[in-house]
This record gives sequence, structure tokens and C-alpha cells, in this order.
Amino acid sequence: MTNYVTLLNNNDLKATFQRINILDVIDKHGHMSVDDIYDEVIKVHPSISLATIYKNIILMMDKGVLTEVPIAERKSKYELTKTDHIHLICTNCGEVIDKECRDTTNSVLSELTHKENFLLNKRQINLYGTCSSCKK
Amino acid sequence: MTNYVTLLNNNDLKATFQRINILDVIDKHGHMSVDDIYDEVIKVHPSISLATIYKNIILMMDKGVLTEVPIAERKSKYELTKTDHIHLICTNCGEVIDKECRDTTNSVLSELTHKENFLLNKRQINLYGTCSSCKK
DNA sequence: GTGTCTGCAAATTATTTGCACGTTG
DNA sequence: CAACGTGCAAATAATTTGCAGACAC
Repeated sequence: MTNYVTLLNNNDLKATFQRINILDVIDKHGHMSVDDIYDEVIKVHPSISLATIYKNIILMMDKGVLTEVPIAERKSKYELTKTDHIHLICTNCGEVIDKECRDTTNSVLSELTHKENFLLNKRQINLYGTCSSCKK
Repeated sequence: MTNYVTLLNNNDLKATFQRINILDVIDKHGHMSVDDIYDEVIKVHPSISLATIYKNIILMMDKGVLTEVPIAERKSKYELTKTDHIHLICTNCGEVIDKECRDTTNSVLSELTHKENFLLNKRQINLYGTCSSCKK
């Protein structure tokens, strides 16, 4: 818990019970939609409102604490901001799995944007398919 | 126009004036949101309704004619389905630029999903940053 | 001709906002 | 205590649906 307090304070955000719990459930589950977050946080904080979830997601994204993972044909999910990685997204169950992003991949992409005179800020590699549990 | 008729018929879709025009404006502009499409198609077909745009986007996605490009902090855009490529997305103006996807990148990604026992279906590489015109 | 498609209007779902009150630092 | 955050309810935006008439094949 205390690390979330620090994370929030370092980003000019007051450490409220609501925010700490939003970060906590996202961290535990990895990637969550707005409704997923609401459904989980309400278990520990029954009076929280959906509006608070929305407001805080937007705020924490602005501060760089959360990152949106937009997903084709589904609502976006949110994750704690971390170093570059790849998402394996199951089109069957919606599960998102993180994988390391190889340096070679990164350098190829940087070279490519440089040629285009494009100021690269964030990479998002999403691979859609069927996860191992859904293959069964 | 005639090529859109073929494309639609090959995918079990009747070639209506509405559908042909939706495909036409997307093809001309590259990547468009629902509203972008509506604003353009209405110029040539003033009585078209937004519901028709929605219904057809969903239908044409199901048939594989259109592909959704989900974008962080913005509404999704849609493109004609084409071979794998990379999107450079300007976080300032929203413009999406297509770039060739290198074989090396593809093989690295395929290897990675294989290890995870993940059945890869579609790759989506989005690079966010500032485009050359917005840099000025 | 007939099964599919369209446009409209209404329903539903998703997101944002304003404000009175509560909490954090 | 001052600034900021919350929860509620209401407003707005986005998407979906049902249905009667129109059109493609």
C-alpha cells in the first residue's frame, strides 16, 4: 500500500483510499477495463462511484501513472505504466498477457520513425489471437 | 467503384450505394472514425443515417473487409483490410500514417507468440508521437 | 419476388459534469 | 485550514435496436 502512496504523491496526487485501491486492483489483475475496476474496488469500498473511477483514470493517465491499452472490438483496458512490452490479446476471452519487448524490435521501430521525421513517444505492440487456455 | 462492388459481393454483402461510399471515403482518407465517415459520406449521400454507418462498419468488420484501428485517448479509426503494416499515430492531430512492416519484426513476433503457445492471428503495431507537420 | 438493407426514432450504454460535502497534507 | 477529491444525480455523448418501407440480385 505504502508504495502506492509514494507513487501518487510523487505525481502530485493526494493518496486517497479510492486511488490506492484502483492502483491495487489494476496491479493485481494486470489489465482492467473501467467496469472491471469498478466491480473490484466496490468490494473493498462499497460506496465508491463510477464517476470517481472515471475521473481518476483520466487524472492518473494525465500524470503518467496509468496507461491505456486500446483493444479492437472491446473497451480499453488500463495498466500501471511500465517499461515497453508487448501485449498478447486473446480475442476469445479478452485476456491480456505481457511479454518482454526485444531490443532488436525497438531499434527497428526507432529507425523507421526517424526516417519519417516522426518524434516517437510511445510504442504499442498488440498481438491478437487465441491464448493457450482458449485453444483447448 | 466497380472494385468495391466486387469486394462486397465476394464477401456476401449487397453492393448498396451506402456501402460503396463508405469504402470509397475510407480508401481515399486512409483511416477514419465513425464520425469522419459520416461527415464525408453525407456530402454525396445526404440522407444517410449514422445508424447505417454503424451497422455497416460492424458488418464489414465481421466480413473482414474493414479493420478497426483502436487508438489511445481517441475514438477508433477504421481502414480497409490490408497486409500487415505499422501505424504512426500523431498524438497531436490524430493523423495515422502507414509504414511497411519489416519481415524481421514479424518473425521476432511470431517466435515470441509461439513460445507462449498463443495462436497469432493479427499484429497491430502502433507508434505514438508527433508527426512531421505538428513538429513545426 | 424475396431476403437483405436503409433511415428513422426510440432505447440503451458509456462518459462527463456540477455541486455540496468530506478528506488530505 | 485550504486545496483538492468524492459521491450523487443529472446532462451529454456514443452506440444499438426495432420496425416499416425500399432496393439489390
